[in-house]
Amino acid sequence: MRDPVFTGTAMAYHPFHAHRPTDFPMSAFLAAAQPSFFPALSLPPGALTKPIPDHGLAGAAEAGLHPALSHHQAAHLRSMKSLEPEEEVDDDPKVTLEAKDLWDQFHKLGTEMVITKSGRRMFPPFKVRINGLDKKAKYILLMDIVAADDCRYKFHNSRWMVAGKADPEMPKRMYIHPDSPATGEQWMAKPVAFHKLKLTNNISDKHGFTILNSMHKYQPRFHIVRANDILKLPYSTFRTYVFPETEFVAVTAYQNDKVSHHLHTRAAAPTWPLYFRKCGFFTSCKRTVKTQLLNDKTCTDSEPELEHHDELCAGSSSPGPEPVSPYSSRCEERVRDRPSTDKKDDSVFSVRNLEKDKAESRHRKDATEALTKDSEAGGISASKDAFSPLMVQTESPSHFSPGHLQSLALSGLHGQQFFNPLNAGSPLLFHPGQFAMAPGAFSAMGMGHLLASVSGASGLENGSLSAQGTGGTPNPFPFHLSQHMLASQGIPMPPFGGLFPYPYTYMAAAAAAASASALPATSASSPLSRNPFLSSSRPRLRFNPYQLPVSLPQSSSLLAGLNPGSESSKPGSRETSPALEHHSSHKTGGSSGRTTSPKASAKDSVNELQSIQRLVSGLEGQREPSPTADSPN
Amino acid sequence: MRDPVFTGTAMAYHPFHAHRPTDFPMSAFLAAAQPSFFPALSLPPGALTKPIPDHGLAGAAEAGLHPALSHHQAAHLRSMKSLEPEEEVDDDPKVTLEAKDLWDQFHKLGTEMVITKSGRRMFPPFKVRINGLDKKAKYILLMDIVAADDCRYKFHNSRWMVAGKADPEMPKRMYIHPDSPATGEQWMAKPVAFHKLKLTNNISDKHGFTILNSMHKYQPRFHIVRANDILKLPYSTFRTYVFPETEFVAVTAYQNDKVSHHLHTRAAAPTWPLYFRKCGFFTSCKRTVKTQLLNDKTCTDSEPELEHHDELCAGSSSPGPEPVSPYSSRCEERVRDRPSTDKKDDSVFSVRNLEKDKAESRHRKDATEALTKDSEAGGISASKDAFSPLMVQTESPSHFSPGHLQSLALSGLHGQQFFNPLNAGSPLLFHPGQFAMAPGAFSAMGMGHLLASVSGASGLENGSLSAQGTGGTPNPFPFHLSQHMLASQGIPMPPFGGLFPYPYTYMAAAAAAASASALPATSASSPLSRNPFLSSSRPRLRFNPYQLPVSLPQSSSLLAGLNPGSESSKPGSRETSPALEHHSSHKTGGSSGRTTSPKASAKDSVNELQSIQRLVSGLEGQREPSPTADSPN
DNA sequence: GAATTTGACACCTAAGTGCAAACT
DNA sequence: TAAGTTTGCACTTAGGTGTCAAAT
Repeated sequence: MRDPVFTGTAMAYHPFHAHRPTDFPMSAFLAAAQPSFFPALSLPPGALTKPIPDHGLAGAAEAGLHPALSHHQAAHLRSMKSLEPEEEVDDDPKVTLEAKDLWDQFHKLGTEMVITKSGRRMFPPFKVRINGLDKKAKYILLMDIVAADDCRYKFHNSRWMVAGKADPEMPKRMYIHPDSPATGEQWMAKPVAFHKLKLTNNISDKHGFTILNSMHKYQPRFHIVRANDILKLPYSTFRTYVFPETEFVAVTAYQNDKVSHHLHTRAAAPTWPLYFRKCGFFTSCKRTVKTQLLNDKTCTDSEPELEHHDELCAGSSSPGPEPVSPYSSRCEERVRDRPSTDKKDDSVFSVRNLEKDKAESRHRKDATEALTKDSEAGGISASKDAFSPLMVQTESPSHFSPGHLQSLALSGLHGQQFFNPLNAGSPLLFHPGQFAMAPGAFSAMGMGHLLASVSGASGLENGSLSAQGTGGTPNPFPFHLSQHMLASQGIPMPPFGGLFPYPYTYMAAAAAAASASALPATSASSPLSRNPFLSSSRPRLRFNPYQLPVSLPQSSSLLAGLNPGSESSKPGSRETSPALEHHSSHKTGGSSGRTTSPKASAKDSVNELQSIQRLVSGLEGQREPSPTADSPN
Repeated sequence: MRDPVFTGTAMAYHPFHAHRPTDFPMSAFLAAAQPSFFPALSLPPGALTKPIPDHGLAGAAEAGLHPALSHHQAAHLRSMKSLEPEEEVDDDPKVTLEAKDLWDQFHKLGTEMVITKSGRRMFPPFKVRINGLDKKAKYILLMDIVAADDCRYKFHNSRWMVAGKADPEMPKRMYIHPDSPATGEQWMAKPVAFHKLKLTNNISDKHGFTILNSMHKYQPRFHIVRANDILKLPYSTFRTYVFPETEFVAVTAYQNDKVSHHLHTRAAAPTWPLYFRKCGFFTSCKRTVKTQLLNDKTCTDSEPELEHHDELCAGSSSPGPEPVSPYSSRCEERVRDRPSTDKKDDSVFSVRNLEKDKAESRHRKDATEALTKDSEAGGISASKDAFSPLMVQTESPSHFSPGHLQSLALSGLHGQQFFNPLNAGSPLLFHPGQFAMAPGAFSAMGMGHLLASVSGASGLENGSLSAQGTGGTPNPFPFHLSQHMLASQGIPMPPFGGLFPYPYTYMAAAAAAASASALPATSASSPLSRNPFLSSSRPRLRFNPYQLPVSLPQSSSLLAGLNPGSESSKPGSRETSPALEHHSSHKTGGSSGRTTSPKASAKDSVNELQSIQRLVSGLEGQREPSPTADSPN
């Protein structure tokens, strides 16, 4: 990482090798993958513990099968190592939170995230935009949600306050973005959304959703792993990004009327998250919203008039975002007294207008139906970046203050002793690997089929099949598809869903018997040593049999980004980064909404809400014909 | 197969071993799976050709990793072989086509299946009910659609007629049911639907849809493979069932007004396929439909009244289905003159009524909106079976005449020399394996990522990870989830989709260069020898790198059937076979619709249509709260 | 009684569908 | 022209969403 200033807090760790992902021994690869190779074979734990050179994993397509690989062969394969991107990659990822302004607004009120038995998506949706990746290298993007503290909360007297110690946490799943692995170019092409991740309070959930405790505070986390195969996940460097403003309290029903009623109300716009979901680039939210209003009320739905509208609506910007306290006490956040009628914006979105199409028009129309007075969308986080193209692209140090670093921390458990250079942060912000458990624990109980998919080693197993992935150059071996499959989850699938999948049923039915293997994340005494990611006490490659469920997007556009030369790169694609970057602006600093109005000093929650409403409106109006990196379905 | 009389034509073949799937050498397994195990390793083709004892593939969860397996170890693992179901399984699958009556009706008119660029589902949906499977053994269910002949057709003067020789066929994909593998019990619990399979005329389709030629005739096929791992697919016995009445002509727009207008019309019920999709048990279609009508028009939506409705609507049966000619000339089919007002049915559905729930009620209500006069659903194929429980379950010889056998035939290409005992049928009815191609063909072109998923060997690769699957006993190793993932496709996923996936992009862009590897199925000269399934000219286990895309159902109910003890077996599940079987009736014979009205002698197409309408109506009304085996999404 | 949770509801979008007009 | 295909349209279901009342 050339630039220590990330758009969030980043930290990397290297399980079994130093800081050179490219140097991990082949033995690790084999050990992790082998179990799947010989599913029914009981092999000596130490059989593959001795390091084996990394052969680049290429050429398998033309190869036969070798139970054991000779060094000679290894050397031969090394020549094909060019397919392995890690070797020469020197990326410097920059991650920015999409709709940061919206998140900030919510955060000030005390973000509430509804969790339901059937599973609920997040709102605001967690989306990030990435820059600085190696275009050709392949990356796996992940996200998880961990406890933000060890407190239970209650909403009393219109504010959130601590109400005791936190209840035990259910094991958290690591959600691998369905498009993983994909090239840096593909990831950077458009915002990466994680709307498929669902939250639930059903401890018996079999879909693989993230189980949260109601009235508890959580912190979403985003991870970047440069790896062309899920198989390598546990042995790769994790770059973790935490955006404090995305912290939230899980609730089964909205507690703060300010959020539930005012923010979401407006006739009946219960589905704006859907619009939002489509919002790949918030940089154009405002414009789009205004366009909608104008189009629907004073203009036609034609595209040509959009630019003009931008001018008209330029004033409706969100209040300048002030730094947000990363920790609770959100009930005391300041509010603004600016009426939502302010209209100050810029017409910098004009460029993107050219990208709009009929689909957009239709969406806009629909979205407009739910918009009325709240039309003037507030500035959205992305909009800031939209005006500092260079900064956002690769040179900007960051749009986030160093203070964000405080939010990042790996658990102090076994994990930290291996990879937690910053284990000083919130003790409850565990690293994904911490949730993995020894496969035997499940398999011995016959509950394997109930496990959520993709535990650390499990991912490897699946990935092993497709193990190829060639980072940049067109991959001559069709393996990455498998990886993609493996990497995807989120789609309602009984037991699987992501990494470190704890069988919910297991938790409920067999917890007593195997509690030691499935302790809550907050438990410092949990046997994380069994975690194949973190532990070395057992055959370190002891595979984790849990599978990765695959949820594939229905729209081809989803995969477009994954397949070189596919739709994502088509000329007609409206989500190409070039056009977007063009709109970037806004340097670092904690303030969002590059609005020209300095009325950032909020005064009361009423205006606070109005600001949020503007943001939301913007999101609603703004839609991405080409869905973001997350699957549209 | 104890009983040669199947509900369709069944034939089995055994690629590399005799007729005992359980005896296939481990070497085959390893060879096929290995590539995925060592994706990047270029190994000598013959490295693993020497047979290795089948170790039962169990115990991997507790095993370490062994590049090479000693015989000693193998012996040790053999003790865990109990997990392998194939050993003692002696099933006798009986397959009945769901909604056979409807299919018959369509067939008489000349079934047309719309294909669109964006992909279209089949209607009627291809669903089958299975009996006679080993409850505990695991099976993989597949379906494909192959050319029915080598002719091109045209709809002229209200009838279909040959219009020349067929155009070259695009490679056909093998669609693996998303729930595969699952236990026989799970498969038999409810009808198995394949509505996820989509048809398209877009030769560049990247979703993995089945590409058909417009104005050409096709024949869907259903396959049962007893295997607990996709890995074993190519080395397992395929039981293929062909229902001649499901033959259809692919069209981009309905040609026969009788079908398009009359059949689907009715105010606006363009989405009845959706209803139909939910119809797991057609045995209750009529009842449900009527119930809906009554409930919505004269009654409440409460469940208790259903039985009564059955009585009231008992008369509305479909005309007794007469044997349908399995081959074209459908323009001359007879029709009926019975008005759709007939109402004769039975109240045998009462039992199932008890299974309905609120969800059903809601569905019913919705469905009713589209129903009016066509409420009296005609008898549906399943309804026949529904009344002959014993027959259908395991003892009924079959509901299909031996004549169906004529439709079954494997291609006369390489495949037949290995597995085609009945290679006398339609030469164009290829076996799935025939469409597989050498992996190298694709990998060498760097098009791997564009390949549709799950080629024969490919499936193995993926499956290798999860390779366990224990058939009957609760699987102590959580592998089958992975298998499930791998087995599923259908969800819009760019390049993948099923077995023998030919990269559409590849076809379009590289066909010239590698045409030899991707010849149309109808080409007898195509290099099918490269097919890992059929050829022995190359290292027979030369893996096929193509991956299996995974489409996971959004509703947990989908997977319910896959996970022992999960939702499918819940008391609340409305789709349990016991209750359903109870409604069975109607013995064999080609006639469908166990209607008491003997007006089966159709006279004109008008009445023919009416009959179909009744059937469709029944389908619409009938819905399965618990979706059929196919994923609901 | 208060704090939460649950389920029914109405609303909306996304996607599937047949149709008719436009297009090749 | 005619045959066949493509496209846009209206319509429907399925599923996501917040609200509200009832249950816990």
